[in-house]
Amino acid sequence: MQFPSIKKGICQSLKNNSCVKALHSLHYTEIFNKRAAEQNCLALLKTCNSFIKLTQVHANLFKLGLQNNPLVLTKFTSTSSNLNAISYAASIILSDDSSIYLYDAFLFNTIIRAFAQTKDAKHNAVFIYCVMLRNAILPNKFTFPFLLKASAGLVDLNLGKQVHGSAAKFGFDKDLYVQNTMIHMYSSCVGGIEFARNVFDRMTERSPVSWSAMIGGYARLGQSRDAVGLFREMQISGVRADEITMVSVLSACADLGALELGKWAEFYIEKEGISKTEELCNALIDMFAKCGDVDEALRVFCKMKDKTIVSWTSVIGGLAMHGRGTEAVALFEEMKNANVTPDDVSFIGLLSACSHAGLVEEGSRYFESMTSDFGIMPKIEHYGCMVDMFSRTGLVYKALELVHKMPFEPNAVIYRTLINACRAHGELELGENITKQLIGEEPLHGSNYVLLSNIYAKMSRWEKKSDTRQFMEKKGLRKIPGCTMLELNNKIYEFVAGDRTHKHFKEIYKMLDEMGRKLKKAGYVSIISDVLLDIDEEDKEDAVNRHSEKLAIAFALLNSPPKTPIRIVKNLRVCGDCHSATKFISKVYDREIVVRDRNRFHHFRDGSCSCKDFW
DNA sequence: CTAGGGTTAG
Repeated sequence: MQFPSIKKGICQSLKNNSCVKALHSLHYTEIFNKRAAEQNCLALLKTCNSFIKLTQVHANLFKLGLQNNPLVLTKFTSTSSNLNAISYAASIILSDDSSIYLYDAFLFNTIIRAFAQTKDAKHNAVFIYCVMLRNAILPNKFTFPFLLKASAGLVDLNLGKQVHGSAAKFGFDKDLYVQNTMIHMYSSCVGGIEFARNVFDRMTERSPVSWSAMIGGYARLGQSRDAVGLFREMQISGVRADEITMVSVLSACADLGALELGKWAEFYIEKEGISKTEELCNALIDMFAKCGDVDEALRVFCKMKDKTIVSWTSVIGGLAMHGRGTEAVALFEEMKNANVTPDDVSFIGLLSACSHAGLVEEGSRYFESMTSDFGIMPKIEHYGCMVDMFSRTGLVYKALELVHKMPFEPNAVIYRTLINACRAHGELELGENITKQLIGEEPLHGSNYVLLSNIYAKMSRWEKKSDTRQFMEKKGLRKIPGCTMLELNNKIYEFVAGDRTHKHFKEIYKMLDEMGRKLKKAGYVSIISDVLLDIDEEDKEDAVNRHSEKLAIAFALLNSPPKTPIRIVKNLRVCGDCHSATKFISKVYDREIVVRDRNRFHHFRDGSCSCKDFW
């Protein structure tokens, strides 16, 4: 018999990873033993790591009459992450109705999973599921997690509901895995968070994964307080959080800018011995940076053994937010030396660092090097950084030229960047025109009219300013209210501009008056041109005095020990007057004040700000 | 063959 020796030859070929050669041997084997051929085929497919090899193998499988073999097809799909290979396998199933009886749920699950994992072909997972049902192949409990994962990626609530219904019809909606994935799916769909919560609330048994899915859902949506609240409930329920839960919790802390909470989370991680995975460390870095303590972020970063591109990017982006551009650039160079290849996201951090620190030359060089050295095509975000970089230094026309040159239509962010530059550098007419364009793009966005109105104020065009205001009123458009958050003694306080209903209203306003007197003595003068209201000067002054950050700072001065730093988070950009006032407060009251605004951090100390008035 | 997570312009 020749068979054993040929089999040996196949094994050898497989070891050498030469699957096509092995296939030739297989061909001979088949003459002796059909069953052996089938088994060898499976082994063979395991070694196929490219689409070309897969198709070669498959072409030969046709010769052996094994092209419809479900085991072979399953292997074919699960071996490859290549979309072509998956589609190819799917098309074989679809092209031959007569052999559909050969296929089982296992094969369909594999194909559904494969499509669910792709970036752009998730809808095919749903399609294959439909084919499965049409051919009366019953789904099993493994089918739904795969299918739900695809639905989550498609962000389509109606589709999600249908899949949910289908799972219920087959009796799998009480399965823990299915329910957990369902929470994830609903919370990923637009408007689906309530449905996710509904699934979560109805569960009779919840695993840590269920809690993580729900907390992660809130965190992803920016419902950070809900995320933190649910985490507290999780602890009360006695369910032990793991590293994945903590990633979502940290991400919620980062979003809130709640440093105390974030520090506590880190303490909890240490106390519970939760394993500090790469993702968890990255989340810690991001949390510390976004909560205003970028040195802590650096500490976590330096202690990391395996720093990935995300770790580097997070810490570079963190330094950028704090205006520490030179350090960010140095770290970027260090990253390249460590043989970590920069990606498009890391360039966003780097360019934004250059922009915030006024490093125009370095920034321009890096922008060039992005394409020339790394073959990364700049996205609109990268152009956005460059536009901002030129705008800040007063090169408004250079910024404008870049906008005209870039291969994208300018979006609202780009317009706003230009408008701010125009305002800061006295290009008021240009600013007026661009603002009108922006309003054309976003006519329902109240803040855009505020921008326009502020430009008219600067131009002293009072009648136009008043027209704009009246237009806003007529259309019922509103400015987003300024809102500032302050964390004190494990409590989160919120302050809204001009709020007179606040619980601590009296003491705050008393303090504001006192602050006003002390600041004036120190030489502070209100800057009131940024105020929208068309009222007399004294009232205008009053209005800026009641900006939410001032309320928060007053409250913090009253309720925290002397000389301790004050950290606040604002939902909008800090206005010129508040920026100036905070500088004085830091000196007069001898406090370090860290302000996170919409765009970046300001560290006020001894009468000056880390942004060097460059924001 | 099954579930949850990290970085992204102003």
